Amino acid sequence: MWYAQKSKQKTQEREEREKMVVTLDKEHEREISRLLRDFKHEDSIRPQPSQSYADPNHQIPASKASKGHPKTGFISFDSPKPKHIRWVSEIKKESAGASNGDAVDKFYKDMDDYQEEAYEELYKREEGESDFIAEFNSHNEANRRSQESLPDMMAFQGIQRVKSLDQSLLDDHHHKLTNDQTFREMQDIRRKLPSYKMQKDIVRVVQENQVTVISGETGCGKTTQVAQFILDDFITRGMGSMCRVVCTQPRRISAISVAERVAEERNERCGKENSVGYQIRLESQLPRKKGSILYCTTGIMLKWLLSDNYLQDTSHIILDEVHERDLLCDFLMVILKDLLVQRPDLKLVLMSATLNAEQFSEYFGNAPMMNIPGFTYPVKEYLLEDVIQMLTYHPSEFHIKRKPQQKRLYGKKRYEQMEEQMREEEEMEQFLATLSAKGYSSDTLETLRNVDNTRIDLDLVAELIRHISMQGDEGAILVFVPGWEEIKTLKQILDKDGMFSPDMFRIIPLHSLMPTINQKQVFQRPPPGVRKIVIATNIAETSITIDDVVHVIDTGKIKMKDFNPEKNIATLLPRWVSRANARQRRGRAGRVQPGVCYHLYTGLDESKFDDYQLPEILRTRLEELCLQIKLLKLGKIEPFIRKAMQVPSMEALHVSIQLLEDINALDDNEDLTPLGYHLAKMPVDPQTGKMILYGALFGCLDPILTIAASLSFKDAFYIPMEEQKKADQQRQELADGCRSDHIMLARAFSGWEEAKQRGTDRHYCYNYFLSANTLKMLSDMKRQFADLLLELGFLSNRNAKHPSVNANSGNDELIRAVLCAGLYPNVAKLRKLGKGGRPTVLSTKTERKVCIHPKSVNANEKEFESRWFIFHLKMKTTNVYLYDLSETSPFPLLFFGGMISSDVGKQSAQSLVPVSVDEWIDFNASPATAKIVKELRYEFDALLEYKITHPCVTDWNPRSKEGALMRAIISLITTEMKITTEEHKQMTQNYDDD
DNA sequence: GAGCACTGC
Repeated sequence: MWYAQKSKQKTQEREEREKMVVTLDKEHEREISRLLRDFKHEDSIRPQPSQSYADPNHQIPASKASKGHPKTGFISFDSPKPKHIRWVSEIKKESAGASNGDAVDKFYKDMDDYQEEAYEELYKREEGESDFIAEFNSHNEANRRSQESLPDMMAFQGIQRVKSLDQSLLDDHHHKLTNDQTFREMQDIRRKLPSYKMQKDIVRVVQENQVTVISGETGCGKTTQVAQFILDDFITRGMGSMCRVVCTQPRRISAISVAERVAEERNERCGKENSVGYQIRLESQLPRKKGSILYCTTGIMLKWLLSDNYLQDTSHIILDEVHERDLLCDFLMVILKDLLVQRPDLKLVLMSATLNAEQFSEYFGNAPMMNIPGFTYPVKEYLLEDVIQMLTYHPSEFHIKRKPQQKRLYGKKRYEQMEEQMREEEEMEQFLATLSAKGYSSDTLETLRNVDNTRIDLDLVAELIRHISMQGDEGAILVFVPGWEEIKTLKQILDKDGMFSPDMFRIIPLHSLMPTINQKQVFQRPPPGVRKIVIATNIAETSITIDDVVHVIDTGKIKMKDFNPEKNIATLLPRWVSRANARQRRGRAGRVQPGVCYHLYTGLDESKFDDYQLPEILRTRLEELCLQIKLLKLGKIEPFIRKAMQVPSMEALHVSIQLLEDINALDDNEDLTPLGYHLAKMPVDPQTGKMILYGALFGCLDPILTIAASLSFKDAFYIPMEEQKKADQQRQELADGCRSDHIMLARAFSGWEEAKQRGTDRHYCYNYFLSANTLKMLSDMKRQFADLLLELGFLSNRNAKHPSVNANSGNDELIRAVLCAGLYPNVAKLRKLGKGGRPTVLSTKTERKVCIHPKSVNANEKEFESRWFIFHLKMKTTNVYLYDLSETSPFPLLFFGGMISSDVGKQSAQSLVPVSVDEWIDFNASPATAKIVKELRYEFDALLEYKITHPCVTDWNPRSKEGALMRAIISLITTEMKITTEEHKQMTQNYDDD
C-alpha cells in the first residue's frame, strides 16, 4: 500500500515536471488582445465579398452568396450552442477569488456568460433560416419520422415502360443473332459455361421470387451470365425498357473487368448508349438508363441510395461475392431487406460461394437457392502430415515445440491451464494414432508431435519448393504467407540457395506495398524451362489472379485487422485461415490444368478452423457506418444495426457513437449535428472530414486535401525490399526536419506536381520510391473533395488551388493546427526520448506505452520542440504503434481539443495556472495567456457554428468581424512553444527513471 | 526497426 502511494506520488511529480508552460510574450499578448478588442467592437459578422478575399478577382457565385447570408432573426436547430467546451473550474470560483491574486480573480470575471454572449452576438441579427438550416432541419425531422412509421409506400411510381425502346431493343437483338458473326461466336463460347445450361431455370426462379440465392464456385460464369440472362429475357419478351440490372462487386477492378468482359460477349463496348457499363469511384462508363446492366462497387450503390431511396430505375439488384462479408455489402443487405417490402416489384439476387448459401437464404426468409456447378480442373490436396512424410523432413531446433510457458497463474486458473494442456496432448495423441493406422511412418509422427504449429517453418517451404521444382509438373508455384516479413525471409532463403539461379527461376514477391505489384512479369508466362515462384500475401487470394499457377503452397496463416472495443484499439495479427480461405487458395492452382495444393497445417489444426473469416462488420470501427445510417434516415443506430446478419457487439457500437459525440458530429440525442451532417456526406472517416472543413476555413486547403487523401486511401510510398534504407532516407529528405509525416506527404505530392510540370515526374517517382498510380488516384480524390466542398458551400470555385482558400497554405504551423483540429482526440505525449538503440516512447490517454512506427519520419528523431503529437492511426501488432505523427505545439490542442478545465486551487509557482484539455493534456499557463485562449476559443466555437450552418468562404478582411477573429486565432495557434533545453534533457533521462 | 486486403454520387 505504502509502495503504491509512493509510486503514485512519484508519477504525479514527474507529470508536473513534464508540463509545458504556455505563456505568450507581452507583445504577442497585446497584439492578440487588440485583435480581440477590435473584433468585439465590430458590428457585423457578415462576410463582405466586395471588399475581401486574398484574390481581388475572386467572386462568390450569387446562389452561394445568398445561401450564406440569411437576413435576420433567430435560428431554431437542435443544439444551438457549441457543447464541446466547458470551463469547469467555475465551481471553485468563490474560494479562488478569496485566496488568489487579482490576476486570477480577473481571469474568471464574467466568464459564465461569455459563451452565451458570444453566440448571441453572432446570431441575433440573423433573420429567417439559411438554406442549409432548412435542409438540415427537414433531414432530422424525416429521420425521426422514419423511426415512427414506415415511409410512404406510394412514393414509388414503378418503372416506366417505353414501347419504342422495347421494339428497338428486340430488333437489335434479332439482328445480332442473325447477322452478327462475332456475336454468334461469342454466343458459342457462352454456351459452354456451366451456368448457360441453367439459363431457363435461373430466369424462371428469379421471375417467380423476390429474392434468389445463387451459389457456385469460380469459373461457373455466374458473375458474367446471370445479369445477361435476366436482361435478354426481358428484351426477347419485348419489355427491355422495364429492365435495369445493377450488379455490385466488392472491388473496383472486378467491376471494370467484368463489365468489359460482358460487353465483349455482346460485341459492344462499355458505356454510352450501350447495354453494359460500370461505375466505380471517380470512374464510370454508364450504359443507357433502361434495358441495361450496370456493374458497380458496393459503395457506389450506397451513395445512390442517398439521392434515391427507392432505387427508382432499378429492376434487379445482384449482390456478387456476398460470402466475402465485407462491411458495405452487409450494410447494403440490411437496407435492401427493408426496401424489398416497399418495392414488391424489385428483384434481388445474391451470389455466393457454395459453402454457406443457406445463411443468406435464411436471412431473406428462406429464399430459394440454386447451385451452379463450377468448372475448374481438379486440384490434389496435401496436408502437413503428407508433406513431412513426402519429404522425410526434420525441422530445425527453432521449430521444435518449446515447453509450454507456464504463466504465473495460481489456484483455479493454474489448474485450468494444466487441464487444457493435457487435453491438447491427448487430442494430438489420438490424431497421431489415426495417422499411424493410415500408414504414416513413425518418423513423421514424431516430427508432428514435436513441431511448433504457431510458427511458420519457411525452411520447410523452401524444401517443398525444391521438391516441386525437381519432381513436380511444369507451371508456376504460388506461396501464400501472412505478411512482409515472411516474404522477405523466404526470398532470402531461396536467393542464398544456389539451386534457384535467375536463369532457371523467376522469384517474385507480391505485397500491396511493394513495387512489384504493378509489374507485368507477375502475369507473364516465363520462357520454357524457367519456373515462376510467386511469394504472396492474401492479395493473390482474390485481387490478383495469376493464370499459370499449378502448385500452391498454403502456410495456413493470414493477417487480419481486428478491433478490440474494450481496449478501444485496432490490431493486426496473424491467425489461422478459415476453410473458405483454404478453398480459395487451393482453387488458385487449377485455373489452366490440374494442380496441386500443399497446406502446411495438420488435419487436426484444420478441424479447428472456422468455416468463414469473421465478417468485417464484427471487426472494425463503426463511426462511418453510424453516420451513414443517420444520413440515410434509417432511424436510431442500435435498432437498425441489430437487423444485420451478424450484429456487432454493443460495446463496439458505443465506442464509435461516443467518438462521434466527442468530435461533435452527433448530439447527445444521437441526432446529426450540423457538422456531422457535412461529415457524413464526405467519402472519408469523420476525423479526416473535419480536417478538410477546417482546411477550407483556414485557407490551407491544398496541402490539407493531399494529407486527407493520403490518410483515407494510402500514402504513395512503395517499400522496396532491397532498398529500404534508401527509401527511409528519401522520406527524411522530403520531411526536411519538419517532424511531421503529414507535412512530408504534402511535400512529396507537391514535389510530384512540380516535377510533372517539368516533365520529370517519372524520375521523381523513381527517386523518392513513389507510386505514380497512387499519386494519380490521390490527385483525383483531391478533385472529388474540392467538388464536394463546392457543393457544400465551403468553396466558391472548384479549383482547390484557388488563392481564396490557400492564403495560408505555406504556413506549416497552421497546417499542424488544422491537423490537430481534425485528428483530435488522437493525441500522444512524449515520455522517453530514444537513446542508445532504445525506442522513443509515448503515451496516449489510454495507453501508457506506445511506440513510433519505424516508417515514420519521427522514428529516429533525436530532438523535438514539443512533447505533444497528433496521429491518425494507432494499431497493435508486435507493439502498439503510432503509424504517422505530427509534432504539435500546445496552442492547437488548447484551441481545437476537447473540454478545457483549470483548477485554480492548485496554482503553481510563478503564478501559473494549470490548464488541461480533456483532463489529461496538462499545461501550466500564465493567467493572461489562459484568458486569451479561453475568450478566443469561445468566439471561435461560435464562429465555427455559424460557418458550419452558413457555409461560405472565409472573409479575411481584418475589418470584418470574421477576418479579425480568424487572424487572432491564427496568430495564437501558430505561436511556437519550444521546450527548453532543460526539459529536453529530462526526457532523455526518463529512461533512467523507471 | 516494421508494413493482410478492400472501399466511397
